[in-house]
Amino acid sequence: MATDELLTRALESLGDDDPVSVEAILRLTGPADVPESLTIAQAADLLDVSAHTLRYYERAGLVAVSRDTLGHRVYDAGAVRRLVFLTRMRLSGMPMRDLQHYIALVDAGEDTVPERLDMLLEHRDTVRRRIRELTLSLAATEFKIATYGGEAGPDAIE
Amino acid sequence: MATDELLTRALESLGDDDPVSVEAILRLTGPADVPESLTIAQAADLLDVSAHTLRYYERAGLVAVSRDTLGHRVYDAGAVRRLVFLTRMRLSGMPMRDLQHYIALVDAGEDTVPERLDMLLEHRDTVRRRIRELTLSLAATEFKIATYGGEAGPDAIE
DNA sequence: CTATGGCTTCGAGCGCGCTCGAACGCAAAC
DNA sequence: GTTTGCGTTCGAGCGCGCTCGAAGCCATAG
Repeated sequence: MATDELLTRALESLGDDDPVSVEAILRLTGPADVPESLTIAQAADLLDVSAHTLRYYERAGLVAVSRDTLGHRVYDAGAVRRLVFLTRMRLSGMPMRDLQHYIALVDAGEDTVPERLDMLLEHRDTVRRRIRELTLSLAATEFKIATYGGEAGPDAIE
Repeated sequence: MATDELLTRALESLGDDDPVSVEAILRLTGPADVPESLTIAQAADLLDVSAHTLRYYERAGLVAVSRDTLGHRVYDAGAVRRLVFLTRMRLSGMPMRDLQHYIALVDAGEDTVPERLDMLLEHRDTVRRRIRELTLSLAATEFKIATYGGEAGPDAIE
């Protein structure tokens, strides 16, 4: 499988000077434990979002969550898996609108796989562009820091 | 000077498979031409923002722009240089609030250089974290694309 | 028996960064 | 002399993604 290869590439591109945490890898491949069921507080904690946000995602139609006898939300493995995906996509900048469309495709069945793939490919390119953009800005910032740290150029300081 | 070194590093980290455009390098080091004076439309065009946004930045106190006899804005070299900096920082995610603080420091004189440097260092770290975050998300997305493209895992598809 | 605490729903509100529209001024082109 | 076009000011509005508060339900602790 290409899993290891992809992971290795990801790790490499993160640089050697700041090794990736174990949690990051786990989050990348998904949570190792398949939780039987979580409360909203536990899910929020696991996913590093607020309970408010989880309810908001549910209202937005991104995930269905069942209830216990008290009417409290019960996050099963499926819900958690989907939320891991959703929060990851949100973190990488995919708009709610796109996520709603994507999830609608998922719910529509296997026929939509090609379109889903298209969305993922486009998102991949968007993220790549953003990384390049940030890398450029980073270099510019480091350049400015260098001018501040050393001798100041004629009018380079601002 | 470390300019070449920084640029080289930036270029390297962008990867070999998609060489950096000339414009990107020019934007990184600042526009090569020192424009004598620009209209708002020309400045907007150069900076790739709307005229509305330029007026908004001025209102926000980020840049002072003089006027001609007609009351029209005249962007001189200084204003353009500052706006290049501002738009770059905005693009890399620095909030307006921080930018306002930074510019206030600039306007307050050389005594504030250490604090400005602090802000830049913090911003650098923020951008680095964001790049790492995006790189991880990118790897996850590529992984998902791979599972879609090849054989689908048991319940990996979503 | 009454807190306390965690959950529920609902709708409103907020912070951010623009973005836009209205009403107007001036000048060069036709 | 009017139209076209580019600019001005001002304040309001918008899209996004949450974020919060109020009012209520239920269970366990003291």
